[in-house]
Amino acid sequence: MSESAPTPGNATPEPTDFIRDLVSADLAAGRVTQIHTRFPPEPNGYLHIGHAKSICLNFGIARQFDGICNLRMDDTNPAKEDVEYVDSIIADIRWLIDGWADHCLGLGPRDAGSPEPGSLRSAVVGRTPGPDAGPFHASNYFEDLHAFAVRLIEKGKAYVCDLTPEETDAYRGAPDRPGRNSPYRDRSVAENLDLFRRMRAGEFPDGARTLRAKIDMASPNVWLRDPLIYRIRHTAHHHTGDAWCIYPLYDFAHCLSDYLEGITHSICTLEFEVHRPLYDWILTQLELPRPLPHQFEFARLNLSYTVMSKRKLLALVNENRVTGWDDPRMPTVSGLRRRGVPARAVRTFAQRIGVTKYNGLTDVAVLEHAIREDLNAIALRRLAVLRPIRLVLTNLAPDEVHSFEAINNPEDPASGTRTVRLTREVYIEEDDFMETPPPKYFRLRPGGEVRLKYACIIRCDEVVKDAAGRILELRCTADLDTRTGGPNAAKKVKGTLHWVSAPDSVGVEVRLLDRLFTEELPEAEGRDFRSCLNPKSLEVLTARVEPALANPEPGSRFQFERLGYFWPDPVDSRPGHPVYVRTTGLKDTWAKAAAK
RNA sequence: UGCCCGAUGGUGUAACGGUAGCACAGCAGACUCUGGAUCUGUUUGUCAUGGUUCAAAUCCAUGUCGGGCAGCCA
Repeated sequence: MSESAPTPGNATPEPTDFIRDLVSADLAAGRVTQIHTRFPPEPNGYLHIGHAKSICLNFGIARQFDGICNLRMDDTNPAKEDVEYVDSIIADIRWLIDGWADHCLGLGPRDAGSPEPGSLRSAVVGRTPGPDAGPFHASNYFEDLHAFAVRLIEKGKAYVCDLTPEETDAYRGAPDRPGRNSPYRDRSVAENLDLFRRMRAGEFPDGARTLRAKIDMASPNVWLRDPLIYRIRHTAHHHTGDAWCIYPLYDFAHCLSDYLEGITHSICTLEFEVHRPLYDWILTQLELPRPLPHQFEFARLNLSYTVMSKRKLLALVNENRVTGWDDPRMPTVSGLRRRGVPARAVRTFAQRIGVTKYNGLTDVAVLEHAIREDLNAIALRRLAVLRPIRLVLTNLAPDEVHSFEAINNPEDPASGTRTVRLTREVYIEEDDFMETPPPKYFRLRPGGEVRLKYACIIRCDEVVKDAAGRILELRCTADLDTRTGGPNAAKKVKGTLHWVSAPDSVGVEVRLLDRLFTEELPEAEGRDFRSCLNPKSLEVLTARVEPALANPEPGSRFQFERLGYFWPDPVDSRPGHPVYVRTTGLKDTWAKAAAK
């Protein structure tokens, strides 16, 4: 029996929610002995942060209760699906669960073989499953599913229907109005069997006939009004090729795929709640020998300033409003990854937002906070100037150099120190100087003093401008007595600025990202989500950075001091020519105050 | 005039008949060679009305509001 209570002394207690409570209760009551969940994406798009919530839930439960979570492609609609998506989904999940729940990942044999119809498809589990293991596919069960459909026909619980799509709609009625029986509802078992055989044999064109469950056309639940379970589609399938021209629908395929894999808890989102009676009906009618899976529903994630529907994300990609599914501004898992968001931060986020049946709107600030919290602990501090202005220390000789020790990460002493060099000419940030500053501006002003981080205090003596009044350079005096360890080291000034040595620094491309939408609810009624795209969601500039940033290890995490967290873009960076992406900014109290 | 589900501060969540707590956001302060981090304090909440009970966010009834359901999508 699994341990359901949090381990005493465990630093991060396991989360609790109503689904985990139900799982615990099932275990405690002996209704199940091993927890088996599944994550069943349809390979018709890339995974996004909403899927990440579901992945963290399903794998988190498997992890917490010593169970297994199968990865299954829910691929029953050949018209919409593609292997490109299969591959991206696998990569995204591996990234998200790596080192956390990868030991719970259940995979199937890559060669599905031809097992006995209805037999259990056991999972291969382990951190190194080997090349023979791959995701499960609902399409690997087409033969089983077909056999189950035949059995349903034999039991008089399914029939072949010749109604056109339009007629089918009309006969279904409406939520507040019962439907009518199909004229084909009472065909004999023999005739149904023959017709279904001929459907499979390809004798009829697309849409000519369907196989329907025979339930109740007057049910107040529309999904019980003789739902379609097979349709004719003369379309090649990305995984089964042209082996089939009839394909099962979701409601029929999903519950039985769960059954075939021995799933105990089939967790899905709220919109499937009304499908649950159908899920249970199909499994019950078939009188199956093994324990049945059960469906549980939770609210999908809605995030402010974000769109989450696959259709809209696909539109952003197709209309070239972003550079691709993995554009770092996208809420896709691949976008988050390319943006430099650590997988652990995504998991922390998923845990903090909880799991309920309430359909709310989560503030994207919760995600941003989880990212900062994670990066603050691990990112190496560096000096970089995004929008440089030249600053001349007039009391230093042109070849004079002072070396200072800079701390790599104050949160992690083990990360050590490095040397930065102060020269006569340096760059500081444009924002860090104002000729006529507002109240409470702590940065540099004419006649004012600030500290150059890790170096010394300077005083601004003169502002040099061109004919147009643009600032050319600032002429300042360095007080070397205030350097670290110097006689006046303890002298206090209000502001400390980041800076780089002009001759030492190198220019690199930096990409500043902002939220993709300007409105909290881009999908609000009565507006096109495109109308609130943020025109400033991407800003590209050439920054001056300290030499230590010129050739980063791929995957390095940095904090550019006072600017935010950056990392080298894994796609566009080249050796010696990094492209830095800003994962997220620092909390900026001054910007907030200045905006008022 | 159908069926299903939901409702706790600004937001997301906890409390499983017995002190309304946590996180984010906000505000104020301390500290700081990052206006970061950290620390402290703090504003704001049980949808409404009845009922059961010594005691209700929790149980019951009614109402209000919100979401979902009528693809040969998942």
